Amino acid sequence: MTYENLDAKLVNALLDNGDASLRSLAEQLDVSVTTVSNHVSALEDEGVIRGYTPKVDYDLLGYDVTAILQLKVEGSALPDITDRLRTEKQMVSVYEVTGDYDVIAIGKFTDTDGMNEQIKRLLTDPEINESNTSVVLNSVCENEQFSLEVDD
Amino acid sequence: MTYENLDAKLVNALLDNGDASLRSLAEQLDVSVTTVSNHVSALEDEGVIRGYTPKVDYDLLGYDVTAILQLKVEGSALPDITDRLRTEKQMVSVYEVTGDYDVIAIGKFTDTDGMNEQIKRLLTDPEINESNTSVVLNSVCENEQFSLEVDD
DNA sequence: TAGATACAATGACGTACGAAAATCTCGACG
DNA sequence: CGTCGAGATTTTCGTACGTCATTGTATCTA
Repeated sequence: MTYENLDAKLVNALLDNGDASLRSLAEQLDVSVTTVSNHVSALEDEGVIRGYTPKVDYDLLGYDVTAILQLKVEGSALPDITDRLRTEKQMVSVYEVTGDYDVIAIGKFTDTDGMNEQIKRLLTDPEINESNTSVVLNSVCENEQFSLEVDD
Repeated sequence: MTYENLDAKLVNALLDNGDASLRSLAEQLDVSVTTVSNHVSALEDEGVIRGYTPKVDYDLLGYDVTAILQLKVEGSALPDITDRLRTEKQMVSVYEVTGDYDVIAIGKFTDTDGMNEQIKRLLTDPEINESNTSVVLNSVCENEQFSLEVDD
C-alpha cells in the first residue's frame, strides 16, 4: 500500500467518522497505531485536515429557512460587500463568482420574516445594483464532504 | 446558568474546537466533567450534533475550482435530477429552490476542463430545460457554522 | 538511509456509579 | 387567593476504573 493511498484512506475513514480512534483506524486499515498517528498528524500539519468540527443541525435549532442571495455589485465595492456579508453571522457561504451576478451568498434564518428583514437591510446598500433571492425548498444535500479516490 | 445556555455554550465551544476534551470543556465552562458528558451525549442523541467530521481542505488536494450550477427542470423530473446530482461525488450542496431556477447545486472540480466536461455531461439530460453556471473566483467564506446566541 | 513497525511507560481521556444539590409538583394551610 | 413545605424528580458533582493517545527506543524492511 502506498503512502498516498493510506492518507486518502485515512481521510475517508475520518470523513465517515471524525471521532474514530487511532486504534480503530489502525485496525480498519491494517496498519499500526503509530503509523496512523504519524500520518494523521502529518495531514493536520500540512493543513489537509484543518481541524475537527461537530456537524450541527441548524434545522433542529430553529434555523428553518435557507436562502441563496445573488448580487450585482459595483466592482470597486466588492470587498466592502463581501466583508459585510461575512460578518453577518448567519451567512454560511459567500462567493465571488463569474456570470450574471458578482456575489452568491447562502444564509440561514429562523423564519421568513426575519429573513426578509435581514435581506432588506442588506440590500439598502447603494453599492448593490441588483439582487435576486432564492429560498431553499429542500436541501437534497448540504456541505457534503466527498471522499477521496483510492486506487488499490 | 440555565440548561439551554450551557448547551449553546457547549455547541459554540465545540464549533471552536471539535476535538476539545470533556475535561477542557468542563474547565472552560466551569462545570463538572460529568455534566459536560451528559449534555454532550444529550445533544448527540437529540441530533443537534449529528457527529464529528474533519475539515478537509479540498483546495490543497487539487480541487481548485468551485462552480455553482442553476438549473430549470421539468417539474416531474425534479427528484430524478436532484438524485442524480447528489450521487455525483463532487457535489457539495444541492438545493431545490424558489425563483428563476429550480435547482441550485455547488460542486468542486480539479480543473476547469474537468469541470466543463462533467457539467456538459450533466446537462445533456433532456429534462433540464435551461442552465446557468457561475465559477467561483474567491470563496470569502464556505460552510461556516455560526455560533449560537447565549444570553448571560 | 529513511520510513514503518512493535513494545512499553506515562499521562490524559471517557464513562459508570452513588451521593449531594437543585428544581419541580402539588396538596395543606393561613 | 397566595404561600409554604415535604416528597419526588432532575441535575450536578466527585471518584474510580478501564481505555486511549502519545512518546521514546529498538528492530525491521525496501
